[in-house]
Amino acid sequence: MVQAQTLSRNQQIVLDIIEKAKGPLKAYSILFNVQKKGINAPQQIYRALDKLIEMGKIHKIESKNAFVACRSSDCEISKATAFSICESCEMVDEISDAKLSKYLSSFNHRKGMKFKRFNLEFFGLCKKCK
Amino acid sequence: MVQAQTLSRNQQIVLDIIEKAKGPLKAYSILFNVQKKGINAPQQIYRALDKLIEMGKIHKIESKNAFVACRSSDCEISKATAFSICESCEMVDEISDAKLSKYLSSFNHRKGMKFKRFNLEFFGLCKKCK
DNA sequence: CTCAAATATGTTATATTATAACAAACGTTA
DNA sequence: TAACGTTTGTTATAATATAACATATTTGAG
Ligand SMILES: [Zn+2]
Ligand SMILES: [Zn+2]
Ligand SMILES: [Zn+2]
Ligand SMILES: [Zn+2]
Repeated sequence: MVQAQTLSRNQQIVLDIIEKAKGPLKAYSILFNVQKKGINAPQQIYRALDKLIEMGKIHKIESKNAFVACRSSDCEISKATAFSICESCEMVDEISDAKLSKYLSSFNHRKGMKFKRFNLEFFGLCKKCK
Repeated sequence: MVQAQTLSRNQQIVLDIIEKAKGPLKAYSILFNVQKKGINAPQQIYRALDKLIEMGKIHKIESKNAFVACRSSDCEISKATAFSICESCEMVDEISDAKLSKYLSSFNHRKGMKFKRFNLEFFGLCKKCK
């Protein structure tokens, strides 16, 4: 089990960087940013990322292999995530839309599969890049 | 531009393997499978994969870094894709549901972004693994 | 047909992303 | 304290993907 409250030292360092970032961060760019803080190896980053994802503090943008802080309260422990991604400036915005989430959560594939989780990524041009 | 009809030799070889496969294939497993046919380098695989994706013949399952043949006619040139993915046996099934597709295609984020494309991945246990 | 452009191929090298494996330290709590 | 789970540190390596350059093949305009 993962306790909701306390983050370990490395987890806190990694989360801080991701939360401060304006856009999605890649694992190795996080690594380069924390070498001054005594974190030297990819494992240390990936372990922190894994735990933070489990806790729902961050999400992985699968199409970019990058990580963003969770800005929503709806996506409890990352069971239902949706993002809009600008194909020009790389901006990522977490979509927190109750209707969308409800619609997808109750969607059932006719082949009899019961879903536990979904991830949705929209692509386009953001307001600025349009 | 990509012409719809003819596939090049390497593209055809790669597509054949993906179409014959029961599940998603990874780039390097495709590579190992075609070395007898004179394809030796990852570049050759990735180039074929890129073109096949552009043509809508295959899709990339982002959460698995793997590729499946398109079984649908709805997802024209991969603008609107959805998959169900079994977390136990790795099975991937393309979801072709007109209502879902329409719902998501017309979904507009209130922050003013106009979407060109989406990809949706559902996770759970398939009928067999349930 | 002919030549130029576009597309596809082959090849070597390298970049990027992620995990394995092992040892030590730390924090509970029984 | 002893035992357990979790976190850390570290070295090595696996897996995924692209860069760069040379050549070949196909296509289509003139
Ligand atoms: Zn979230
Ligand atoms: Zn943008
Ligand atoms: Zn398809
Ligand atoms: Zn299954």
